[in-house]
Amino acid sequence: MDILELESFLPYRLYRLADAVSREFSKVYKDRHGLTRPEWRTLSGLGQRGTMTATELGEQSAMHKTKVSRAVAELERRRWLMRTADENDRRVEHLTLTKTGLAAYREMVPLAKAFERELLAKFGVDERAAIMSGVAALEMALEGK
Amino acid sequence: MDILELESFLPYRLYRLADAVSREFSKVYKDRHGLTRPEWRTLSGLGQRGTMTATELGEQSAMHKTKVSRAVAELERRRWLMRTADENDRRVEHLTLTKTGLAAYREMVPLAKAFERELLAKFGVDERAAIMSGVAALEMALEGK
DNA sequence: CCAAACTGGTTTCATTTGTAACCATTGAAA
DNA sequence: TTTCAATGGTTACAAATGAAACCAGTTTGG
Repeated sequence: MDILELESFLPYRLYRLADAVSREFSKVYKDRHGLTRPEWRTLSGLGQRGTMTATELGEQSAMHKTKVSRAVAELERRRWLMRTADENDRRVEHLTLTKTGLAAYREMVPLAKAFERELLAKFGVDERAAIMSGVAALEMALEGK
Repeated sequence: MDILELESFLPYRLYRLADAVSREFSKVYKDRHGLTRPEWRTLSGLGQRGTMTATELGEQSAMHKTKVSRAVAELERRRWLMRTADENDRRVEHLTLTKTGLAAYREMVPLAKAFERELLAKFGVDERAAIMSGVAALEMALEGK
């Protein structure tokens, strides 16, 4: 009889990995500032790019528009970001971090980098290379579809 | 000023990948039988191993006990699985697929395998090798901690 | 023996999520 | 123009999730 070994099934393995890593990393922004993942991504996106619209944010960080909308609303409530209307298109809002938001971002960046560094430190050169090219290959395959 | 490039950040990339793959694969069991992911994993686990307790299921498929509990309840409601009491420990229940459950499992296995095969077919030999060893390396690192 | 700690599993409640409907505005077509 | 489709963004509602409390039943240590 034909069976499927869940532990070897790629979709399951990927999900499990991502879940473990993400769960671990979420402690960084959850413990520190009580952020959700969408909020962290929004903060991170705006910190990185300076100004973005909600749609752009969604594209950059792979979030559904409702997630973006709610994350933006929450960060606005905290006064971590500001909306400014677009001159030409009144549907669009440009989002920017406030001083407070930027401060939080600046505080988070080193923590995020440290997390990634420590994660990667567990591997040897060739393992690390395999991880990087494997992930890159998967990304290529999934985008070009 | 120090910024973090979200698109290159490993936790984000992993999550994004897993999410995309998992979302795509979920169509297989959702469209076909209206299963949730925990339900699919439960079906898959029992199909693979024959009989398991809820706790074992949780360990095998990396699910929180509440997820297992709810998935089991739903599959039982559909009469896809049966519980039998343990002789020695009355807290424990042994779970087994019924004929109907097994039929559904047998139907799903080839679809799952096809999905994985088609996913991997997008890569060349060395890309595939990188993916496999990269994933394996990550798993090692995360379990041994 | 018996209380206390522990374990398998369920339930409750608050939070997060996804889908779809929605509002306002804009662009294109007639 | 007027109308109709498309777009940026929000909201409403239902379903999925996680944390913690919970209810057996079991083990352990005094």
